[in-house]
Amino acid sequence: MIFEIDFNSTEAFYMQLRDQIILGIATRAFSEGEALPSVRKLSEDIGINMHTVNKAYTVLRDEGFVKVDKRRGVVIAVDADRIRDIERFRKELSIILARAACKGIGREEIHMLIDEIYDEYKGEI
Amino acid sequence: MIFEIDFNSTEAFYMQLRDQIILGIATRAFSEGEALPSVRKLSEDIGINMHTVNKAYTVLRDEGFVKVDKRRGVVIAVDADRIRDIERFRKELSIILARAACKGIGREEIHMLIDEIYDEYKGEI
DNA sequence: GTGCCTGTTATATCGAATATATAACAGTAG
DNA sequence: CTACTGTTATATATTCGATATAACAGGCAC
Repeated sequence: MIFEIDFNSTEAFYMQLRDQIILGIATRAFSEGEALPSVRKLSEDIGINMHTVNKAYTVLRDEGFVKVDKRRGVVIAVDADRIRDIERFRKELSIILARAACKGIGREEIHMLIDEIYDEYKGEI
Repeated sequence: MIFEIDFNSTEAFYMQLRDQIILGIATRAFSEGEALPSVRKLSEDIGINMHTVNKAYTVLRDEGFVKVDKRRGVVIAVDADRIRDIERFRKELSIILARAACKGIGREEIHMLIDEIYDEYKGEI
């Protein structure tokens, strides 16, 4: 998987990286147990500092997407906490749905977009 | 409508305020053409600086939710730019849907959440 | 006009967040 | 021992967020 940092974005580098890795897990570019590149290797590849990569990894660990294996480094390990996950999802959804509703994006349209996007991610079938 | 700032949140004050106002428009607590409190009044009411409120208003204007009426101040005025709005919505949705998919939140569950939330917002019927 | 309300602009200051850099450390593997 | 993990400690520079004081232009009521 190739990571790309937009150096002109207002979004923090470590946040961009975090989102891309989560996207990678969702699209199965990464699978459970797979090791991510080391902080030093990845930082050289994408041209940012080692500590910035480390911060992305730390956030991913705190959010339950990876864990640190002392032998292999950072590996994909999704830890689902149903109640907390849904609560967080609901909160994020509320805000962007409010934006959509204000802008006149209809419910049906949203459902279609969900299917369109979700089909690219893992899930039942 | 009552605004509440969480002073312990990592989220910037002006972002919290922005989101609450958008939520207010979506739930019809505010309607098209209605004036928002003045920057000075609102800053006193919620206990933050005038410039912080002004920044929230400026962002809302840039994002097409309000406009400035030289006589009445800041008024609700949603400016929909279909193509741009959907593009932005899709991008935001992609990220949080990826998170949800990783955490094992199913498609059906998401559709249900959408309906649940969207019903509180404006839309057809 | 005067006075009072709008948003806006200009400075300045302070702390926190972001990103970088160099260096060192503990643990694991070959 | 050597080479690789992540981690920690400092230090520095820049940007962002929030505050503060002050002033300005425009609209409106009197």
